Amino acid sequence: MSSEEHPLIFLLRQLELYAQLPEEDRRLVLQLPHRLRRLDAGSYLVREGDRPTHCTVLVKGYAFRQKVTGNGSRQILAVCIPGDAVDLQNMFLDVSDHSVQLLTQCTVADVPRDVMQDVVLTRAAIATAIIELTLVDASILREWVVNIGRRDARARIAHILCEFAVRLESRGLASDHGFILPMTQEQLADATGLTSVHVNRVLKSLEAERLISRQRRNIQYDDWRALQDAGDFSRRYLHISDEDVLPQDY
Amino acid sequence: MSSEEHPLIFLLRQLELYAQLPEEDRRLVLQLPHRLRRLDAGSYLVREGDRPTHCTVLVKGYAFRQKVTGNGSRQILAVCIPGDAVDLQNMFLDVSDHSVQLLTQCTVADVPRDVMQDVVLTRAAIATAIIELTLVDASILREWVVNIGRRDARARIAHILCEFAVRLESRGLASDHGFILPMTQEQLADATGLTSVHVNRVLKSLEAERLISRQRRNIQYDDWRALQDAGDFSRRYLHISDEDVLPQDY
DNA sequence: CGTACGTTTGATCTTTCTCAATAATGGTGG
DNA sequence: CCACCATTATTGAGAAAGATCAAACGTACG
Repeated sequence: MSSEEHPLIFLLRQLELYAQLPEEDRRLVLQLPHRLRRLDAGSYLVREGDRPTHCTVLVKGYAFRQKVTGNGSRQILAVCIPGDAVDLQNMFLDVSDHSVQLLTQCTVADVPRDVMQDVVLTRAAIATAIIELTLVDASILREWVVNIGRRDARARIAHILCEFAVRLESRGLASDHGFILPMTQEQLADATGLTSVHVNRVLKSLEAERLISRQRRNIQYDDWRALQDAGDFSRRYLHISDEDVLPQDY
Repeated sequence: MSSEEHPLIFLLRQLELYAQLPEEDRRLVLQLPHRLRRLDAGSYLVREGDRPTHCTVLVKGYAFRQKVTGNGSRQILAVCIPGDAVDLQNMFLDVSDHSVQLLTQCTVADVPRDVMQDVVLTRAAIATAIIELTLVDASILREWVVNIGRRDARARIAHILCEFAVRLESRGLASDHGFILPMTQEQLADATGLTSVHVNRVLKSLEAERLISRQRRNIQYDDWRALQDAGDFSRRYLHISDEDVLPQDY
């Protein structure tokens, strides 16, 4: 197996986005004991109320965080992409406050919780990277609050499309002018506080305005600048340095 | 000055909610070098885009995190209460992604950023507490996303009132059946993704239903059980153990 | 005692939701 | 390969929650 295919390589790369790791720490990360699992779309990685025993890393595929309200409606809180350590949120807390469910068929790696805690508490560089990663997740969450609380439906959808574009491109998971949206319109609705019917209408109108075009889940941004404007989008909150990101203004 | 009045005592207490600190670490926290400042309501502690040099601890008074959208509307992201370390969010990131503004006249303590980083990276117990604190903040933020994205106005307001009640009581900052809301109806609107006009109407209707009563900012919850039900509120996401909290079902 | 800010109220308008039906699409077993 | 089924996407009509606009009323504070 080439190092390119190492299951934890995406995790390592993500950590290195945030902190320079000494060679020893890099080895340590790749040698983290773990168990690989392949799971179907819809499987739960974590359920609200669980006491997690592992920290799960997404090796391949997509997942999302969610909570369900008392009257049964769902809010999606974040979308996880390959390399994301899904349980950092819970690693230091006893009980999980939300669920994580797979969007697609996935390969995941389970790292024992105590090993992960130990690494974080003894390796300063890794601790720094993990803390920064957690803070970036929080920053994204803050932007979601703004998006849902203070932007109209058109801007919300444009904004979340921009976010996916930048995040996916920063991991080399998008093509030049577009990407495959890893979710249904109903899930998009649950992520933006709208209904699927309205999401559909907004998508169609963004298409009619020629900001995007699409073939089913395949989104092309035909006018990246205009899409960002429509979504009031600035990549600052993602804390990704510019050189890590591909999409220029073209 | 008695230890009760030590400016960092609220910070220490908050850390100890999340991790057992050895005596040495407790002393270390209280002896953190800091500069005290007294600031008026409306002052900024952090501005979006700043490169913070200090980690500011709220000694007395209230503050809130906010972001402003391109068209000028504001979203409040969190309310900070005494003992909160306002800049943990930014301590490990170079550029602040949101602003922090004072709700009331405040006393704050500025701790140099590098001192704080050093403490976190060398004292495992303090690191654990700080990480957990950050994760609890993220959990609260997730609940805010749910609140704004998937609950109607009445539930949103009821929910945020419940959250304040529990958080304030857990710090001994509330009286038996109520508390002083540290914000205007307009700020409440910016926290819940509503308009101040609508917040006013909802408050009046909660009053008419006898779930709360109020004299200006002084909120009394007359029927705590019903208020929780109306707000679909469960304290789990606050990660406060039950014995730390006062309000029982009475 | 007047000014600024916060609260309250009414009338009207818009965005988004709800309900309902239809059309694509992809996957499955035969 | 084809027919069938379950999801997902699309469209229309009507309803409702909440926004907007405008004005009046309180209250604290200099």
